[in-house]
Amino acid sequence: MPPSKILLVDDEPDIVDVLSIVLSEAGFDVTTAGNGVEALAAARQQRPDLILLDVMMPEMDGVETCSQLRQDPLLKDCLVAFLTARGEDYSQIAGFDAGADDYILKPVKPKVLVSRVKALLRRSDPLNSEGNEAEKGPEIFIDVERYVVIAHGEEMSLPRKEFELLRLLASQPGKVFTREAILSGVWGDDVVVGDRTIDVHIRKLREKLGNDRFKTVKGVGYKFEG
Amino acid sequence: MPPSKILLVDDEPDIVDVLSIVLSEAGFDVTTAGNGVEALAAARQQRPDLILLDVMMPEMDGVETCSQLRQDPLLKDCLVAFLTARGEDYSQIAGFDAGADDYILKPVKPKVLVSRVKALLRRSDPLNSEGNEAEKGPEIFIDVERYVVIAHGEEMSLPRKEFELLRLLASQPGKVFTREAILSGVWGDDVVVGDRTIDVHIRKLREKLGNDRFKTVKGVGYKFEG
DNA sequence: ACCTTTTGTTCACGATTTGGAAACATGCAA
DNA sequence: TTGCATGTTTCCAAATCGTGAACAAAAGGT
Repeated sequence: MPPSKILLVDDEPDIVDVLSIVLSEAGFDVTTAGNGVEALAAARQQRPDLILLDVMMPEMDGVETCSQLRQDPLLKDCLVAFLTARGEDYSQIAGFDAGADDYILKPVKPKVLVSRVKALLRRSDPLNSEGNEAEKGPEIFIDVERYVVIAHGEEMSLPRKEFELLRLLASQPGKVFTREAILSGVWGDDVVVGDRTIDVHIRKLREKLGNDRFKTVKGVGYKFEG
Repeated sequence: MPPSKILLVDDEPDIVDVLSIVLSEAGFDVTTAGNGVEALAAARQQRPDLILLDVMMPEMDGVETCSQLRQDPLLKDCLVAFLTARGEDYSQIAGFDAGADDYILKPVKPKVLVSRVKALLRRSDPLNSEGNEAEKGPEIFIDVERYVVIAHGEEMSLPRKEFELLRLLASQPGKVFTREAILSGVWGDDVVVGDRTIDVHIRKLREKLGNDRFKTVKGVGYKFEG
C-alpha cells in the first residue's frame, strides 16, 4: 500500500515545518499549504487521504475551507481534521457542523498527532470497516440489526431515541457532535424540542453505559469516547 | 475439501467487484455474471455451491432466474441467496416462493456477508446433517416445502399469513424487522392494512410457538429469537 | 348452491413504555 | 460573585403495544 497522503494547512511556517517533519518521519506523504485558497488548489490536484486544517487562518479560515472541500464531489470523501489552538473560539466550528472528522488541539505532541492521524485513516479504511455488528471499540458493541447494545458483557436493549443517539455519537468515536447536529441526526430537522432534551437522553445513556464514555464539550456538544 | 464455489450475479459492476474481492479473500472460489442469462449459463457449466443473486436486474430478474435454476435438475440442489436492496419491493419474493435459501440485504458489510455465506454452506453441508428442511435453529423447524412448522416435537400447520410472517422473521433470527418491512414482505407493497394487524398475527404466533420467541422492539418492530 | 369452518382484518380500550418540559441543582469561568 | 451552560429529578403527555371480541372474507365440504 502506498503511503497515505496528507495535506497540512497552516499559516504559521514554524508549525508547518515541525508537523510536516513529524508526519514524514512517520511514513506519510506530506504536502503543505499556507492558507485556505492554496489548500483547495492543492487538494484538488493531489487528492490527499487526509487534510489537517488549521482553524485560524488569514484569507479563508479552516471552517470555510472545509465547507468548500465538502462541496467538491471529488474531495467530499476525504478526511478533514481541524487543528485548533487550545482556548480558541470554538463557536464558529460549533455554529454549523462543517463536517470535520476530528479535532486536534495545538500544541500537539508528535506522538499524539501521529497516532490520531493513524487512527483516523484506519477508521475510514474501507477494507477493514467492520461488519455492522460491533461498530465499536472495546466493551461496547452496537448491533444495529438486532437493535441491542452489548456492554460490560451483557446485552441490553435501549429505547429508540437513546439507541439512535448512541448510534450517532458512536458512529464516529471521538468526534464532537454539536447539539444542532444531534438534533438534526436523531430528531430530524423539522422537529422542535426543548433545550434540555438532549441532556436528558445523554444522562440516560451515561447511566446505562458508564459516565465517562460520554464527554461534554462545553459550548459545542458531546462526543463518545471509544 | 476444495473451496466452495460461489457464483455472484449482479448488474452493477462496482458491487460485483467489491463482493467478489471480499469473498475471494475469504477463501471462496468466485465467478461472476452480470445478468440472469449469463448466470444460468455459468451455473450450468460450473455447478456452483451457492449462487448470490441480485433481485433487481435488467433482462431477467433474480426471481425469474431463480425459478429457472430450480427447474434444472442439475442445479436445483444448489443454494440460492437473494441480494435485495434495503427497502426494495419484497412482494415478488414473498408472493410466490421462488425457492431462495436466504435473503441478504444490501448494502452488506464484508464480515456479515462472509459469515452469512459460511452459515448457508454449513447448513446445507450433507455431512453436517439436515438438508433443506430444518431451516432453523433449535426447537423450531420451518419446512417451507410442506408448509409446516415443527415445534416442541410436534408438527403443526399454520395459516398462510402466519406462516409467511414466521418465515420472514425467522429467515434472520435476531434481526429486527420494522413494521414497514414486515408489511412489505408479507403483505406486499400495495396492500393497505390497519395498524393492529401485524400485532394480531404476532400474537397468534406467540400463542402457538411460545411467547418469548418473538420480541417486540418498541417503536421499531419485531424480531424472532432463534 | 348452501352451510360450516377457518382465516384474515378491524376496532375499541386498557396497559405500558417512551419522550419531553419544567423546575431546580450544580459546576465552571470570567 | 455572577452568569451561563449543563446535569438531574420529577411528572405528565403521547406514542405504542397487547388483547378480546366482532366482523368479513375465503376455503372447504356436502
